[in-house]
Amino acid sequence: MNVVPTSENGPPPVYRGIAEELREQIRSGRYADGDRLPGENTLMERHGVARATARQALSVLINEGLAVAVRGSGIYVRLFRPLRRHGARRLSQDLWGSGRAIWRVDSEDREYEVDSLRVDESVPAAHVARALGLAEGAGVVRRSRRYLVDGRPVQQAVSHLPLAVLGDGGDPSARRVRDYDSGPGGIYARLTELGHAPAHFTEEIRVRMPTPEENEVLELAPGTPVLEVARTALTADHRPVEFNEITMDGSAYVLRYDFDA
Amino acid sequence: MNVVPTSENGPPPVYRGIAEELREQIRSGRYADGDRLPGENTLMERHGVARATARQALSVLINEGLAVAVRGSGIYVRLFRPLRRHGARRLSQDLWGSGRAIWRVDSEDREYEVDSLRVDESVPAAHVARALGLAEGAGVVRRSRRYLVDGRPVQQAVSHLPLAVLGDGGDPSARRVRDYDSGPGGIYARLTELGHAPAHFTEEIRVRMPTPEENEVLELAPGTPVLEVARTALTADHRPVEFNEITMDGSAYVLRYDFDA
DNA sequence: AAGTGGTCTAGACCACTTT
DNA sequence: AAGTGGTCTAGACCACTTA
Repeated sequence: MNVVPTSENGPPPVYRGIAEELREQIRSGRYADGDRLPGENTLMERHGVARATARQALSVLINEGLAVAVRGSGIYVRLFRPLRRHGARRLSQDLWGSGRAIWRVDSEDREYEVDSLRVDESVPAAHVARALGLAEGAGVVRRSRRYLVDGRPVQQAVSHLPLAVLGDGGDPSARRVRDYDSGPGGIYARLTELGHAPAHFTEEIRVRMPTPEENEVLELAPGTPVLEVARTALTADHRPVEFNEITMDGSAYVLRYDFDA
Repeated sequence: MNVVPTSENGPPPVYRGIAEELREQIRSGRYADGDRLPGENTLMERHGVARATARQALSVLINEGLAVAVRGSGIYVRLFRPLRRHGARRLSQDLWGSGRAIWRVDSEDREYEVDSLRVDESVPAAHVARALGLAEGAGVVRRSRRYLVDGRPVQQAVSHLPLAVLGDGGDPSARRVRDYDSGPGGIYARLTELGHAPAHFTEEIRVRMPTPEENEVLELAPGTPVLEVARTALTADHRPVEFNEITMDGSAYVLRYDFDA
């Protein structure tokens, strides 16, 4: 078995040529963000091909995330215009600010809405238990939510807090962790009150195509990958106190990290 | 124009059902990494559908990166087994090591081969000039290379160094920057010798589907997104001295950042 | 030689949007 | 009503892999 695709030799297939032509016109600015591209019928007569071939060409662009199909209307250009998420912002905005930004962003510090908040207790999956250093069968409080910007879902986050860290519920701060409103300063403020102030963070980032469930929750356009950020918060003496699994619309974000040599 | 896909109501199309069934069998372990999936002919008779429908079902999995097609042979499962790249590793391995790792990785500290090294001078694109704070028309030395692990290309990196930082070529360290072999300790050691030691870094990460060029260079399987890391190195007094654009096979990497509150 | 995936044609019916 | 994309059928020829 040879998983590496066989090397190309012959002439490129027709549908690739059509896709390449359209891609080039998008890149050159001939079609701008939101513009309507030539549809199936137009491509059929312009290139003298069958319907399926025109569709195949358009599907290439759609799977690349360069275009979206709107049923009954047409195919539209969709360019990249993300939010910026800062991890490890250790220096002032003045020094690291907009001058060094690589990709244009819609705006900094956008307003988030929160959605679909759920709080429950459970025995977490193996990788969560591993991240939190939990004993077999130990439980967590799980806080799940969806974030939206301008009504558009951009990420879903599931935070896990060990029951062992929260104690037996006697403390009011520990009780608020189970409330829908976690109080001023959020979960990290409650952890601090409980003597488990987060001091270190580690984030692992991977990328992949979404599952059908993520496609529904994040309302992703076809051809949009997701960013998966797994974030662990640790105390000053390196006890893990929170594990947060964040799934982001890959077309909605630029992640930024600033750090020292 | 409504770019948001219309909400689904009717029964799911046949090809989605077939794809879902296969996806479920992959997730459940019925098919493992590298296993051969039922092919077009098998799906046609098993589900009583036409060739194009069976193909469409398989193309879903392929575009999700869950499977790869091998011409003349079959469709094979392809699971995620990445390398780990550390940015901002500020604490010792002992404290942050394997115990907190979220995703399994092939191995830490793998051997890299370097490939396709090119060195030249140019006036860079606008976004590079912006990142480096260059004046209009100012030049850079550009060092481009491809990295491979086990003979498989995993990333391509293009490093930009302002000519203004390197000086007029009188210094031997500045000359080595233009050599194919940049010398012991690499470019950053040369920058340090020139009085421009990198002290701060900023990295911006985005994800997207690859261009056809990237597909060739990185030999990506269909359905594989790329990670784009834009890294700027700054001196202690925050002068940018290097800008590195890295394009990674999204199925090959987990990025990791450790930082403090 | 048989089986596999890659490409392409020529039709069809449907749901939806636009005019 | 006309046009659009979404789905599906029923064929065909090709290049490639496997046996």
